[in-house]
Amino acid sequence: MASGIAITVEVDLITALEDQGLRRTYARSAVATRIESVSEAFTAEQLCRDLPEVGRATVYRTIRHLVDAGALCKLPILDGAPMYSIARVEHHHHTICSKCGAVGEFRHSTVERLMRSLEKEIDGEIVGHRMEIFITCNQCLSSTNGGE
Amino acid sequence: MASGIAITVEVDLITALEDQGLRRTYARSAVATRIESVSEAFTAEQLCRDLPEVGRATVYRTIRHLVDAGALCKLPILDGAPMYSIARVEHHHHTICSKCGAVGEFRHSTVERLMRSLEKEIDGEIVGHRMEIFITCNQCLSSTNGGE
DNA sequence: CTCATTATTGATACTTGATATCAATTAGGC
DNA sequence: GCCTAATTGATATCAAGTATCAATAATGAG
Repeated sequence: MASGIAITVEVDLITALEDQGLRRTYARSAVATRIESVSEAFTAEQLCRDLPEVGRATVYRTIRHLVDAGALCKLPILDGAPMYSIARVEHHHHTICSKCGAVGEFRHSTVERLMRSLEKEIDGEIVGHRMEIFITCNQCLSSTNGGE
Repeated sequence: MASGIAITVEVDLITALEDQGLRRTYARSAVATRIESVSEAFTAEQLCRDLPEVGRATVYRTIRHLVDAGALCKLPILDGAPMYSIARVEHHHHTICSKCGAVGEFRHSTVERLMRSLEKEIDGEIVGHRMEIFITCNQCLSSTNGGE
């Protein structure tokens, strides 16, 4: 879509669910509120542990609804359960700290330009892409000065 | 397919295992031969089904060894088991057909340049990256002319 | 070649992440 | 308040993958 402008989107998760035609219930509100209050990316199991008053099935279902609504991003983690993070920006990519697992978002116009130039090389039609940058975040960098 | 210099690497999987100090056994040869003969990307379970004479544990272990040796790439698939494909090129990325699941490899100098330019924007040190392009491959494009 | 040592195998049990089932409960309109 | 459909959650189940460990195979020494 746009190249330089980062379009911020819906952040209210309960509204995102209602926009899907889903009812506002205690369980869904609890899940949405919890996700909004933890600023970090999280796994489904973490959320279940944090919300023992909500059933596992409901936690998983609500997460799925939020992903379907585009309000959450599902990030593949090669050796473990996928992580979820709130989608704050229309189209973006993620940074993942290899040490602490912190997830960040970024957006870069070159990525879109790259797609266009790849179109010639690839024997098919590009329908999407995914990109993750693995980093050591500043926090981990500074705490590993003498240690480890 | 690739642009710039594509450095081809070790393709002999049994040798890759021996280079890791592992013994050449019937089971490992069977796994290696099978992987080399199916040109497509595959899942661990597929391989188990294709090789009923080799135990599941051994299939999984051998795959892990090959990934450790850098001879196989492990690709995250968001809603399913990871897929594996032979690493034919030093550093590359993958195309995945959303319809048929076919996996291809490509290499593009812009990707490396992109990483360097991202280094300024990202609050941390880049240690790696991953990128997958989702496509509809030519085969699927041509077979979906009238259909669906 | 034979033995001893060590790596390897694979049946089985288990773990983990996630989904299906379905009776009981809840939300929202009338 | 009542009705109906949506929702919940305990439970069972599934699927991918790993741990266990006795039996087996590969290698080196003699």
